[in-house]
Amino acid sequence: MATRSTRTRSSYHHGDLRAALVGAGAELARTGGPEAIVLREVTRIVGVAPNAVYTHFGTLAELKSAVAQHALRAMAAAMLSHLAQVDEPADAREAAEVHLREVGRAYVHFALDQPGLFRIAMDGNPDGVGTPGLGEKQSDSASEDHPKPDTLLIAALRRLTEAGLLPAEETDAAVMASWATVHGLATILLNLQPSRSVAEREAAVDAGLHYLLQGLTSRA
Amino acid sequence: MATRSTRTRSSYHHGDLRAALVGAGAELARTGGPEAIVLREVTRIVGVAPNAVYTHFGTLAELKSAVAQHALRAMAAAMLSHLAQVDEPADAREAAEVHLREVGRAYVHFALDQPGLFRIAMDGNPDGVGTPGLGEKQSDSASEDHPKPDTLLIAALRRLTEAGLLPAEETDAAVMASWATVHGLATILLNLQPSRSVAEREAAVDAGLHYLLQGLTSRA
DNA sequence: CATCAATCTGGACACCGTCCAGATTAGGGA
DNA sequence: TCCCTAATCTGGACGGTGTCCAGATTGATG
Repeated sequence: MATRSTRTRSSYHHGDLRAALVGAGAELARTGGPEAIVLREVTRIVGVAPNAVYTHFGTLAELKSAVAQHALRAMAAAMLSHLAQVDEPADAREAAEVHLREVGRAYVHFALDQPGLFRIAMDGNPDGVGTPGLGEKQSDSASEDHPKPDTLLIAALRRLTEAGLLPAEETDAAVMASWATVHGLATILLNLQPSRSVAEREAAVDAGLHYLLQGLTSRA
Repeated sequence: MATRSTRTRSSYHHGDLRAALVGAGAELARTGGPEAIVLREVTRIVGVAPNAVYTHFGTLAELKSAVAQHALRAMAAAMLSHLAQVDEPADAREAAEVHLREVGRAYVHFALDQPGLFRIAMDGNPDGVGTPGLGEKQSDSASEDHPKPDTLLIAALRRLTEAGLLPAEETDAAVMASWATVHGLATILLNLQPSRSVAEREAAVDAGLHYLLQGLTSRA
């Protein structure tokens, strides 16, 4: 049997080297961040010569980009896992608010729980995160089974709109504002204020999400 | 006369090498970002041997950290310059709102106008940006003449409080929420959505700041 | 004026990503 | 069934990186 992905080495040919390289890169990034993805280390883990990378990727940056996609899917999965454990109130309006709040909280929590994966996921790979608010021209095939974080955010805001808490024409603006809040919280707590305690971090997240929802749902 | 900082080389000793290295590093970062700060290139610009760096900095990362401080001051200066060109309305409440809005806009605009400097300024140097809302234990001496961006943000929120638009006990939370909004906007527009047009970028900034102020000033 | 400590130079090392030529092997047409 | 083409992987090399160590130079102090 021996699935080709798990077997370390069958013979001269690896079998599924591309996926193995991405997996090894993800594992390195998990513990050491993007700069831990080093060509010779990745290939050493997989048990292959350094230059074998270049048969599947044009450059190391392309491998990193593939790892970034992998990390984005992992992030969305973690967020879905968090959302599954939230029981929403009966009221549709309150439920929509809670949903958005928990999507945002899950976004920040992933960044703090898996800083290495979050960094590689957000590491300047162009269009790594979709272009929300735009045409959404079928962002790849597996957008259904393997969503990206921005998909969850957009869905949460759509739900807020359906609950009558947000004008439909404001959706794009609301997406940007929400994304900015959670991404700002994540990057600040991760990169600029790493010495904050867990309680302080949670307070900051609560504050950011509180004002966001207040701003989104209060009519001028 | 020949000030010691400008003279390229007097003799064996440079005179003010440390400052010259920081300046060269800042110039490299301005055009190429943090990764453009390369030891041999910095020293080549200054006209000195590569290892001369190690008499003033323990490692290249320390030089980068010094450049980051430099960039933070430059950012605050640019923000002040922007604020000077804003004429505020007579009404104190409206003026406070406009002030915060323009502080936020200046924050994002600097990131978009000087991406290299913004990146080095925010490049994970611990405590690069102060710890707002905390004891503020004399954040260095020159906090008066050479403020950092967070100082301007805190001042803007204090002004909002003095105008009666924000409860005093919410200041810390408001700082975090405001900072998250503008920092999130900046990093998203810079790193994750670089292909947006100028108009789209401005719309995103307006949206983020609009909901932020709405959230801050609307009483629950 | 001599001496010391600070400053800067020169050479070396290990590691990095990438290129080029060659070995190995899987898969499909005769 | 055999071969041969194309894909895959290996080995060695090159230029560039940050950092260490020993030695040259010099401003300042006694």
